[in-house]
Amino acid sequence: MIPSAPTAILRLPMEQFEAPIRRSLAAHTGLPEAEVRIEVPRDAALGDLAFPCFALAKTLRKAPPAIAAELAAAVEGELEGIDAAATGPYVNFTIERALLARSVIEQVLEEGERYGDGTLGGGETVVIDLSSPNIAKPMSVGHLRSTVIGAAIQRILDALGYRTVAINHIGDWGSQFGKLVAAIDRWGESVDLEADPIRSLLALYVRFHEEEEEDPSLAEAARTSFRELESGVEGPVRATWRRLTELSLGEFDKIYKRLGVTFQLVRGEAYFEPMLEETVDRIASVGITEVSEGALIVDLSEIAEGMPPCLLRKSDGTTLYATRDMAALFHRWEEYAFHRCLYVVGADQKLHFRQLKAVLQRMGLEWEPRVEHVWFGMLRLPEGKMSTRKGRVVFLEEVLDRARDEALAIIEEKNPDLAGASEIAEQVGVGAVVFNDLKRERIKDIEFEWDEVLSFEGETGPYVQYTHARLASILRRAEAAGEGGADPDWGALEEAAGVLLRIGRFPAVLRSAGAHAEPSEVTTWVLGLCREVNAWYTRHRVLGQEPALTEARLALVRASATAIARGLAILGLTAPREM
RNA sequence: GCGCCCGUAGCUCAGCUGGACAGAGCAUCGGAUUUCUAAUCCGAGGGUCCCAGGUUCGAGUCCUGGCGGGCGCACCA
Repeated sequence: MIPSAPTAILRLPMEQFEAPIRRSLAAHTGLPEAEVRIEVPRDAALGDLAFPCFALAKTLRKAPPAIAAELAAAVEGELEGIDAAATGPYVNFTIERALLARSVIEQVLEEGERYGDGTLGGGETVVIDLSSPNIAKPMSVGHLRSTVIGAAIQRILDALGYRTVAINHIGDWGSQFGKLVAAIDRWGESVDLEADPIRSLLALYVRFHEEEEEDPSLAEAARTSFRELESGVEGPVRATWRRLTELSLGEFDKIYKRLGVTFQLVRGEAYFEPMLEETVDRIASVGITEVSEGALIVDLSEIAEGMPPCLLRKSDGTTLYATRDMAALFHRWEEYAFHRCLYVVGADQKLHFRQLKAVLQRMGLEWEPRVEHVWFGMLRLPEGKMSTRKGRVVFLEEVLDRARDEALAIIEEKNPDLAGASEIAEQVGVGAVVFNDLKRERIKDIEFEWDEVLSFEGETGPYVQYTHARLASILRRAEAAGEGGADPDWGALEEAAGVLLRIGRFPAVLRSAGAHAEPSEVTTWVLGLCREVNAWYTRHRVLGQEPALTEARLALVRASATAIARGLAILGLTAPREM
């Protein structure tokens, strides 16, 4: 959807230049404005914006370079502050430097921390299902992905004017809780649940699976416990389950706090337990269920050839994961009537979500397309796939701690007098971990490597934060020295075009990232901006120049810092003023 | 076996709805600090864009078929 009011379009800095170019080209080519495709030249020296003439060659029956030359000549006089020149088959446009500087910087400084925000969403509700850890299991680096990607998508959509609802759908139900209760009954004394709940529970879980094979009574005890749990009776099993849940949620909250992630709703699968009957009835009432091999299923082979059926009820009558997810989804629809419902869940569950959607289709529900599985690549350890049962996991808490310690060590070496070093080390360390996870396209698989996570140089979160800190330092010193306040000489920012063009593209980047639910577009953008900023920084001195020059450069620094901070905030990182 | 996803420099990745000589970071080598934070910057080397066909004026980008890797495939979640 495109904002209808022209003023909304003009609020995007690059649109301000692209719009007249598009209009002018449309008039001279006969193309509808929407089809005039403006792109960015490969080589910045060629220009700021470009229009390829290949597509016109056929209709005009002329060679692209000839068309480009004619168009450039025709358009040249019509564009105020924009130079048009033909280079081969392209018309390249170069924005007058002073105009570019003034318009981009003024807009950023005016909008401040709302820079790039839009009204595209029009207040429509987007429900985002993210994180969704399992009770009694450690938050591993695997859960980090869903949490961090989901939270970034939420911030992107918030900025675009959607009303977002982040839901943490806690895995607090299922037969594994029978196992845990049985394990606690048997060996609970051997661990200190209160002191270190997650590690203790993991130890019990692993031990259960180790001893289960030789001791069949264990499996039986687990089944008995789960049956009691499911019965809803307020007995000792339920009490243990409640305790597990509380202990785990307490641990998870520590992590969420460090990551700066909040949820509008935290709700366990157990919440939907009383609704499972009506959920099954609701699907059955459409007449699409059948009994197969004793189980109640929805056949999905007509939706897609070879798609396995969705199981609503096992042959023993109990429900499954899919049943609970259907219940939760119906509930969400009734509660929010969402515009989109995004499930930020790993690639290993693609079939599951295709099946959920297929059931909705078979039910004839028109809102089925609003449900999207925003999947991401799997995280593997060098020694293989992570496995909770085998105890082969990397604890997220440990990753964050090590990153923080590493950041602190670097601060002590490079900036020993820094005030609040431990807080900043936390911000930088956590930032490194989060940024690393958002760096690549979300569908790519990742192999977890300590070296990479603990790297603070090059394309990393700390690099971006450091760029921001250096800019903040200039602003701090300028204020202390009483510099600035003169009339800026915008024409003096000629060599900052790369920085300005990057900053100017942010609103468009945000929109694209929102449409694709792809935080890495923001990451890539902010890294590119920092590269430009750092290159400019080493070649130009801000303070102590002619007042008009210093003022122009200060404005550029201010706008750059604002834009970088904005990008970091979207990704869930802080923008330290010192580090 | 079937389905989905991925395959770009030694490694990790960008490459915008197909468009101008394929770009970064890491690693290697060589440089830059009397001046705003060197967690930085500049330079060098390094690529049959997995392979083979096809569509197109034009393919890393689209289609088909291979090869390699990941994930999944009814009573776990």
